[in-house]
Amino acid sequence: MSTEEDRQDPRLRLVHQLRAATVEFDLLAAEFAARHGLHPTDLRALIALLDAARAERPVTPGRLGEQIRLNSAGTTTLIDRLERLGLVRRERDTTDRRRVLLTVEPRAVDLGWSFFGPVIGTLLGAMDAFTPAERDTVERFLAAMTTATAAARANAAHHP
Amino acid sequence: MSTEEDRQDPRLRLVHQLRAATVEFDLLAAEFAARHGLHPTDLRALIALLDAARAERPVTPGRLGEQIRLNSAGTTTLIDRLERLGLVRRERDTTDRRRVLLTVEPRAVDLGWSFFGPVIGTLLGAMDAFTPAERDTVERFLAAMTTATAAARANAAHHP
DNA sequence: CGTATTCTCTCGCTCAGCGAGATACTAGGT
DNA sequence: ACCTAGTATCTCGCTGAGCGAGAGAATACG
Repeated sequence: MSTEEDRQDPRLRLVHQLRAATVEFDLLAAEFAARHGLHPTDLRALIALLDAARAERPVTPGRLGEQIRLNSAGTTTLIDRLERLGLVRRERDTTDRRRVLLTVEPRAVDLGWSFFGPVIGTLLGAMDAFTPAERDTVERFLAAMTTATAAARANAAHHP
Repeated sequence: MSTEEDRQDPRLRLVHQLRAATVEFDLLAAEFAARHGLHPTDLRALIALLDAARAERPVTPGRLGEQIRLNSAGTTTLIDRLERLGLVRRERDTTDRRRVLLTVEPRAVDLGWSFFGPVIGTLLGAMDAFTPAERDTVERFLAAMTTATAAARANAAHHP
């Protein structure tokens, strides 16, 4: 997987390493999704829903679809699917009755933990080889890369 | 996006940060794919093909499908699609004539650079805020996380 | 040589996601 | 109070990605 350019600029090796990590995560997610009869989209939706639930942020179909880049029609089908699997429940908002509020069922939380739990454990274990100072460096680095990527994305979005 | 647990164990913040970076990369990739009329799968295939081309590793439909977890039927359709877009070319292997070898067209390389080029530039710029020693730490860290994830995945695969 | 194996492709099917539009409710002006 | 514009969700019809099963072509191995 190494190339000539990697030897020219060590920073490129780092970009490459970053991408490798991303690919590995995606493969793991796909593995999990396939095993539980979920589609990649379902998993992305679940992650978004679990994040929102932990932050006690209410989620509507509209917001969800927006976040995972799905048409309103597609979002409806997605929620139908998750509801049929007993992972999520629809509830009419009482104050604005056009809205539907999505609440994740305990089963979804369990499912999430059964996936992330062991992986997180493994990751935490691997982190012990690094000092707190080093981990801090990595954290700052990742934050920088995330914002840089977000910037590049926003830039690309404005440049058709 | 921060939670109670994050405050309990700083290492969890790091896991979270790692995931955030992954999500951001995926969104960028999706953005690019949508703009060029490619499906997420097509992009993953292109990345695999470009990697293989850079490493001067020949790729057959079988290997490609295996790598991106696609059925042989799906792989055929995928290659048809990429070939129709002029991004890839099929060639019978002369030594083993059951095989088809896939070669990426220059256009695909250009397309890849038009995507990764600017992003990489942005990332490299953001990296300048870190010392070579720090970048080395990050690189080791990412490598550790990648292998840890791969291990977790292999573990999950054996544990139905 | 014949038989098993390997690689790719074809066929028929299911279902995720899209565009367009229907439906239901709210907000704001008059 | 009413009419209108705006917003949130869902329905319908359709396209096409990906799957399972199996056919066809070439190789390997006894």
